[in-house]
Amino acid sequence: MQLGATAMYVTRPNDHLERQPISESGAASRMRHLHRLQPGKHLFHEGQDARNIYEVVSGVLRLTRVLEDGRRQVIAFGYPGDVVGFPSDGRYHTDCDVLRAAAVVVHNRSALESNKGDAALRTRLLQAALREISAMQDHFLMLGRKSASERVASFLCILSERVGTDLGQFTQFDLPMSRSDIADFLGLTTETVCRTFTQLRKSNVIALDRVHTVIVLKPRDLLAVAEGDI
Amino acid sequence: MQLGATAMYVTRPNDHLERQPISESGAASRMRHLHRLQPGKHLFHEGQDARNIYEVVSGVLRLTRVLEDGRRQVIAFGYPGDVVGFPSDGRYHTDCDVLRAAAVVVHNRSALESNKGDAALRTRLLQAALREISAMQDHFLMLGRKSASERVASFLCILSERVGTDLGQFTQFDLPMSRSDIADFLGLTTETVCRTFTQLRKSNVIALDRVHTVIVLKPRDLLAVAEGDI
DNA sequence: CGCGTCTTTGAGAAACATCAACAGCGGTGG
DNA sequence: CCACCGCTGTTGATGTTTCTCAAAGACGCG
Repeated sequence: MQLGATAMYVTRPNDHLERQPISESGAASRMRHLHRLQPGKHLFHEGQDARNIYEVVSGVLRLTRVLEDGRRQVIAFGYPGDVVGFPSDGRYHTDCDVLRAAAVVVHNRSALESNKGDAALRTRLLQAALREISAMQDHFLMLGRKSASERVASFLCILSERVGTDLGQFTQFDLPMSRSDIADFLGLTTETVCRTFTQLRKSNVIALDRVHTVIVLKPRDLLAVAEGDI
Repeated sequence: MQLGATAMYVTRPNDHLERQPISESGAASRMRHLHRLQPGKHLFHEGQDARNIYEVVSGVLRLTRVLEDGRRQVIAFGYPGDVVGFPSDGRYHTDCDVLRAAAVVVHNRSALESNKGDAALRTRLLQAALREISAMQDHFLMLGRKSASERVASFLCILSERVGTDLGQFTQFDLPMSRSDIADFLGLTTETVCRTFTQLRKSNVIALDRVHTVIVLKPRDLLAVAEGDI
């Protein structure tokens, strides 16, 4: 795993150098397209006609797919800078709902698919789609070839990198999703995710504050676990 | 699982109605871009500058990624009608080599990324990329939530659908990849793939002719296994 | 025909899931 | 303000699946 170089898949790629998250102020010029969404709100459902593509400006979204028998896979978490809702054959292929109050810039599907219109925007959406493909490939390795502790540690590494606040020696970040969301994202059960958290906590690699706040105490060790060097 | 409706991920989506595989003859008009590739040949490597995007006309390609410690994931198999080599940040993110002598139409990366040039081609490549995203999401469910037998059965279902030849009551197709390729694609071990083949064979759902030729004896049952109804 | 590689099978071990019970926390209503 | 309720998270005991290690068999190629 090459954090920062080749992106891992929390949701979209995390090539910070390339991705240009839209700031709230920057988005102001497109205000008529900026939508605010409360937790629990659904942006779209699997199978629906895809009218829009969404750029996440703030908050956190969750993309999910479900099998007939109820087994669920969290496809991605949508953080600021991510683009969600890429259509395939004119339809959405996941559900999308809001975990943390979010602001999104709404683009018509044609902004990507039509050859007319804002060329710069089209290019930006296309690059987001291409980075998404690459990031999903990384996640294949996660689901197909990594152990439970490697998956959880990788997940925490990525979040730490993307949304962690620097506490001097440590890094802290919020987990807007439940343990079962994490489990369904990583192809595990809630219990296994819990146990792995406990292990990391007992070995002082991380600390938990209020269950949904992670403090990374030993970033090196966390990365080592993520890479299977432990 | 909705075979044919929502595509599963052998490699790209299999919405046959939408995808338009280029026939060898149809590709003749683009002859100067048609390349023939022998088994073992590498089209590109992970990390290389991405110059081209490839449309598979015939044969079979294999896309792989490898972790530092050697663990491998087969990302996809490239069958006729598939598009491989989507760049991300200007680079390839998988290795790609040839399993069965192939013919590919080579497009410059700019055919997708530039706003100038053949608009129809650009749209075709874009749609392929979007279908790829959707198909990869399906594969997430495979890797994250399905059992070994469900994975193998799903895999065989898809191949049967995409490249099977109708034998009247049965369907037959060739497996150009090794058992360990299948294992690395499905996130399993070779042994587990073998044992699952044996199970399916012993329950007369499939028959094997020469290890690499599959005959589907009971398509309904195969689908049932794939969907976990068994 | 012999050799290397791939596939298959078996036995045992490990990882993870499942089932069950308990704890923590927030919210609500008495 | 406190007690209760429900939901989420945690921990434990047990079970199942899949992996690992090992060996034998099949197949293709020189």
